[in-house]
Amino acid sequence: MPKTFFITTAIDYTNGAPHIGHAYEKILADAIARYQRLSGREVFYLTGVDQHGQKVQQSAQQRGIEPAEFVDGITELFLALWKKLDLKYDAWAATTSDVHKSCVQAILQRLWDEGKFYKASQSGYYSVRQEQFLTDKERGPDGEFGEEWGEVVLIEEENYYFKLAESRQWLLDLIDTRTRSANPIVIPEFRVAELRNAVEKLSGDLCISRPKSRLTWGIELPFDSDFVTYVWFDALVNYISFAGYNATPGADLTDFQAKWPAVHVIGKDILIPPHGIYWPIMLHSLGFTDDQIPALLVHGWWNIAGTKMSKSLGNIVDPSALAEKYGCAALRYYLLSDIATGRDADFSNDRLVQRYNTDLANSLGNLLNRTLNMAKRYRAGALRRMDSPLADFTTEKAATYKKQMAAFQLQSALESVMEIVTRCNAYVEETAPWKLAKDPEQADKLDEVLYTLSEALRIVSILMTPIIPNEADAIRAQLNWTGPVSMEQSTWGLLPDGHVLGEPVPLFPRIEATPAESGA
RNA sequence: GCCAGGGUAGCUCAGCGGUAGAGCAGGGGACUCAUAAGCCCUUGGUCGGGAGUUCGAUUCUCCCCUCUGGCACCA
Repeated sequence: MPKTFFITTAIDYTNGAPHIGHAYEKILADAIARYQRLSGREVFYLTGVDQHGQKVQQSAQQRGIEPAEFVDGITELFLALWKKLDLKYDAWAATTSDVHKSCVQAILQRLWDEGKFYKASQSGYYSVRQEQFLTDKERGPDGEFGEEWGEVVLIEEENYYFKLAESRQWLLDLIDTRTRSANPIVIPEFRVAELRNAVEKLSGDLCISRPKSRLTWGIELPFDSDFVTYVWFDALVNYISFAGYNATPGADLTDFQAKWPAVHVIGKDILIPPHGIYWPIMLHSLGFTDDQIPALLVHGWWNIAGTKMSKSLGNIVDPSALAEKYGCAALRYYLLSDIATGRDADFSNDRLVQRYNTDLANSLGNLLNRTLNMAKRYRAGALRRMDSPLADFTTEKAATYKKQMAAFQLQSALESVMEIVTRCNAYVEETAPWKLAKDPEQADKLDEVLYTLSEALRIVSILMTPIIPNEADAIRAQLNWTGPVSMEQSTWGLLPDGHVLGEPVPLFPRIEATPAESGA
């Protein structure tokens, strides 16, 4: 049995509403997951929310409500957005759920029993807002801690630490081995060097606890009820706790291992240190073998007019409003086609509208519409199965698409699809079916043209399925293709002789820009 | 300061030893099946600057400028 394709996203922190970056990551993972399903693989797509921690506790306090209540409210926002963006995930990782908590505790207990943790005391300046101890390098030019740290207090406290530094050499070797074996631990590959540098400089261990006097909204350490665990042994563990991992030594891991390892889709901001350093070492300590260390697909950011999106600049882009205004398909297509996986891109409303109008409305939507109209007008919608001059071209582009999708280069894959569409539109002009229709001698040629266009559209609809699933369905509905939908059906010539097409209904209506809104 | 990634047509980017390409935007044209969509033609670039290697460099090497990340240091 082929292994399940396991893909995750970062889990989002429930301290604020989702923005376009959250949406991009989930849509990217969704499209990859959908492609794998289309290719016949069993898929396990896991996404969710990170609900514990001090900031949540504080935000709840400020509103005078319980953290659980506060978290539920924000979680709803994410769930509603994912529904609106048509995400199809197989499991939902909410870190306050019992299955997660007990898994985290089992892991902590096991590592404690195996001597991977120790208790130590640290004293110094602590930023309440940032939940971290500050060192002199955090001081401003005036020697004081800046406002960005909020309230800074001098404290001394005991905490538990995870022995991280002793795995430094192991991780370096792993990075090198995996890079050489063409199974790099980080994609795109240029980020491997960045990670390697960071690992080389690794010194010191990882603090994994917070005393309950400061933080109660977390998972209690099973071996010391005065503490809760700090973010990493909570949030990162979601990747295995929701996949059926059992930390008990000797437990049956058959189901878990049918899925593992995952591909973790993450933003470039959380590669170093959490996903690139802490997570592999955590897994290593739990006895995961080297080839069970997951790969990291690191994506870039959507900037706004060349600058970072940030609350203080007030340039946050709300994906929910965009989907509302332009539709889910326009947003998904834009976010997946206008950025090279791993790199940054500039977000703009104008560009979104332009990509939608040019590619989806003018090229694809119009091709579908003109094809069905001609077939209806000249042949009452009925096709004859004919040989086609575009069969090889389409097959070739579909093969390129497959290669690019498998390599997570969605923008290149989409280019190949649009090349089929563009070729078809040119083919219509070359053959001029409206002229062929007037000449009974040309009946065969006309049938060839109509079959070619319909068949190409059927294949295009399959290739577009991971990107814009609903609209891909709509294309097939108009083509009246009720056969199975998978990559296997993307081979040329499956529309049978005598097939009758459906009614043409304009798909992807053009978005007309209103001058007042055409700004950014 | 160190490591990495960029700097190519108005915009977004591809190419990465044989004197430049795509899409979009701009200009012109022929057509009419179609969502005033589509098709054809076309205007745009001394490929960040300088030096070197080479018969030949956008493509390799070195230096510099500049942008983006990360790390470090000073204060």
